[in-house]
Amino acid sequence: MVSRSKKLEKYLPSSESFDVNEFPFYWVARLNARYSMEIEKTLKPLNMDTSRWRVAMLLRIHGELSISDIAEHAIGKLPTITKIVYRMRDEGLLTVEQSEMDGRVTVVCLTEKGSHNVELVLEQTQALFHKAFDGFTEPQIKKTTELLQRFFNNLS
Amino acid sequence: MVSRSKKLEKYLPSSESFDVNEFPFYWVARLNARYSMEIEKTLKPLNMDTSRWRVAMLLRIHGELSISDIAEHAIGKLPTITKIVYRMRDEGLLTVEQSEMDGRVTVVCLTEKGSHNVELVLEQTQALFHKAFDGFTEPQIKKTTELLQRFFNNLS
DNA sequence: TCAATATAGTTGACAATTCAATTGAATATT
DNA sequence: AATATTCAATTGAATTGTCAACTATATTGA
Repeated sequence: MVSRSKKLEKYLPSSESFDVNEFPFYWVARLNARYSMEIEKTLKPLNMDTSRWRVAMLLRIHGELSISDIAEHAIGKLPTITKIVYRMRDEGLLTVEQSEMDGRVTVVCLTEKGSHNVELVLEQTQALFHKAFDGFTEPQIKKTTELLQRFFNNLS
Repeated sequence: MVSRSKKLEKYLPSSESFDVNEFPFYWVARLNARYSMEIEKTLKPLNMDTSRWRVAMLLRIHGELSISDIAEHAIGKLPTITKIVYRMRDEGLLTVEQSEMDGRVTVVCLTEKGSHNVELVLEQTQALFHKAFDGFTEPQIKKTTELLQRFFNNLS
């Protein structure tokens, strides 16, 4: 009996019956790209981009984070995050200092200016988020994150 | 009466009650990054990366595509796709020629070598996909793409 | 029909990302 | 306590991506 694998077969890219339009990861990639592009439109006039934005947002939420913390949340490579952070520090958006607990870790924190910038972007992206969630009910959104989390965990 | 917006409030990043862990786009970004990283492990030994892979896969599916077609499917910028395509051509993975219908369009097609490479990667990523879909039923996967498509359309 | 406009793609200068190798600090081992 | 190992972060070189300006072809409208 192979009915289960038969049904799931069309989701395997190597299969005869594969259909990209039904493939979750195709849509994850497309949605992510489109979302980034949209948000960059708002970011650009404020001299921001998606990378900076993600870092800034995480700091707003968590108060302060190490470079590796940021890398983990943003699923980015360490050298990449390091460079984004120092770029942002040079732009006056955040502070960088050595941890007192552990001399190896670098503690990153939003500056006044960084915070202000984040709030500015948040105001200006309100409409985008409303558009994104248009027609969705609370349970549907919940279901979406639930499913995404499950895929994420499967790959971890 | 504001009960609907009250419930959805926690999904707006500007809200007091916002929670990243419930925010679909946070998970879209993370899942996409993790998926890309995983697949790159297989790609690397074959001198491929995610960009090349996406282009190759789209060509395998559609036979031949113009540069803009590829850009649309992959949600990428035109100059970016152009460069990936010529990089891949230089590596012997695909052919590039001017369309006979319309002299402006560039028609791209996998070469023998390109095709062969794709099949090789597909073989080697089988396990990854099984892992990704582990524990999912057919309707759940269907539901996932459905929800992602709806978000995607909302942003288009 | 021919100028004006739109479309598809390309290019060069510049910015961001990534890999490999390295530093410096903390833990573990003997 | 001295050495080895691990961990967090950084750096330089090479690769890749992006913007703005441009070329070439096609379409539109006077």
